[in-house]
Amino acid sequence: MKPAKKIYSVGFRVWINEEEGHFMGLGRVRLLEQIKNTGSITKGAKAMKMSYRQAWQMVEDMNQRSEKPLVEKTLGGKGGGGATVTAAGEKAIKLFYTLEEKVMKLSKELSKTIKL
Amino acid sequence: MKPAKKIYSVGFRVWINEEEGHFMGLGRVRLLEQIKNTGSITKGAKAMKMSYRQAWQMVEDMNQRSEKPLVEKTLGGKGGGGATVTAAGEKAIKLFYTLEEKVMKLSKELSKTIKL
DNA sequence: AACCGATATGCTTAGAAAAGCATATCCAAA
DNA sequence: TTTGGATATGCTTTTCTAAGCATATCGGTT
Repeated sequence: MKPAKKIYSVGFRVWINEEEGHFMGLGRVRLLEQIKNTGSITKGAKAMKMSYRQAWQMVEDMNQRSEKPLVEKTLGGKGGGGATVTAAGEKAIKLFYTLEEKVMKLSKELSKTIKL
Repeated sequence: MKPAKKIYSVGFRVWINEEEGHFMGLGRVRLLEQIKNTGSITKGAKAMKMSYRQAWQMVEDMNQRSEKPLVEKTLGGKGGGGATVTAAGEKAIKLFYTLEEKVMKLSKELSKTIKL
């Protein structure tokens, strides 16, 4: 009887590059979703357990480097302000998941073929 | 005339997981290649511009977690010792590049389809 | 005009990962 | 048995990133 073999699999990460490099990966997509759910960067950041500062910088970077802003911010108002995900933002989220899904599918297939 | 659109592309990283998690990615594969080329972990690490300590730990981790060692070490001898990549190691290197190549191909195709 | 909660931003602090240093050990070859 | 260069491993230091703190600003609503 042969010895029990270890099981190996293919891991992966995908992201979207803009001309200057990394534009958005899973972390930023999740942040966008949280902003959408909570209505503000502050609450979204809290839900992600990341600092407001970092979240704000991510949003800023995405907005600056995409053709149209992915997040719209408002100051003042009933709740003091807030943030919402734009249509362009929604589109980006969907695109990311589509890409990830396709790579995921491939990686699962490849995992089956691994023999070491 | 429409405004010039930004160009986006899909970035990715692949690696091989063993049961306990991350087993080997591009960095470790390159290290293996350098060890093969130079005949020692010390020189391989130098070529990679990483500390010997880290390189040694990586080799140790890979050896312990693969069925057969990927790197064989020798102590003493003409040059004081050295290290060589085993057949299993070579196989792992080739496997990694094969996987990466396939994901690369897909990501290039997906890059063409991105519309934001 | 006062209020409120969020945005906006500089500056400091803490925590983790890599690097670096020191040194003991190994053993075939000469 | 001495040599030499590499392996092996603990400990310290540097480095970089993320977190945290403090505070000013914004502007619709009341």
